[in-house]
Amino acid sequence: MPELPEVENVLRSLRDGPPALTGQVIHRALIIWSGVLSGSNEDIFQAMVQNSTFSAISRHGKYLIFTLSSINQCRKEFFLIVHLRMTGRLYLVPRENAVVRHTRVSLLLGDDLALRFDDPRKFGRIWLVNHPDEVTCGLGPDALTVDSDYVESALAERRRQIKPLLLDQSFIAGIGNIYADEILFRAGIHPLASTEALSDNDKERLYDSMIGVLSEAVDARGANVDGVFKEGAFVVDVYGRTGESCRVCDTAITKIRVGQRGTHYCPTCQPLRSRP
DNA sequence: CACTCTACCTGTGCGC
DNA sequence: TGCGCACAGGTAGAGT
Repeated sequence: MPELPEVENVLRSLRDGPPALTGQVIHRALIIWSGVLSGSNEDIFQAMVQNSTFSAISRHGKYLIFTLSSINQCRKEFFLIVHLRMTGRLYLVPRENAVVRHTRVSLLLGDDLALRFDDPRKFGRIWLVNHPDEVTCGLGPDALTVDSDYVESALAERRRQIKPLLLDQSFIAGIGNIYADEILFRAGIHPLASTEALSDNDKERLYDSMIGVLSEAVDARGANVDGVFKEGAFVVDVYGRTGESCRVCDTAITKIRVGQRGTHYCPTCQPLRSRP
């Protein structure tokens, strides 16, 4: 499931190639399932993207933001935004490669390439907007670049259980269920801990853990979960390790539900304290 | 404001 | 072997 580190790696591979997406012209859009388009219909989408050029790629949380420059309309800039949700994939292929079972959109590019969007579960979405804010205005700062002052003051403003708060994209953007569990484990904080019960030291460790876990996962090109082993991938300590022993203290990893989400933690390393 | 629940989807993996 | 079912999770939106 793509969270910030996986999305960042999609960005890097599309931006840097080979082959690189930047500079490619869209000749035509093949919309195989139009439900993927959010806020624009097939015809408008087709007309807008046709003959535009990918000029830049950025990211905010789990949203990929592609800057497109129109050739026919005086180089007007607009934005193609993609959210992969749980099962979306975005990748470049030789244009002649046949679409696969779950391909929802294929953008036919110059240089005999195609940008494919595959998504078995149809949760992913694509927007076409004049300004990224139209999609991303509700997001908090990006989790990889947020500063500790923001986290500290934002924590002080809210009274909530820490795990649902980490998943709240309006607080910080980019953390999903897997990395929320990993971040809390490394910080030694129980997922049900209330923000009010966090000491200054807890908050510091939480911030360091968030930056540490996410940047390591970015460098490792994503996490190793669902039994799929990828060489050099980020190794999880708690997510999906229910009943296995903690790498630090040997206690069995416990699974509970927090806000309807499967939540994994070590009862010894992450004790629940009511006061700082 | 905090929270809970539901809907959106489909592949997987379990128990029977 | 096959069937039914719970489960996985990011987000929006409605309800408590």
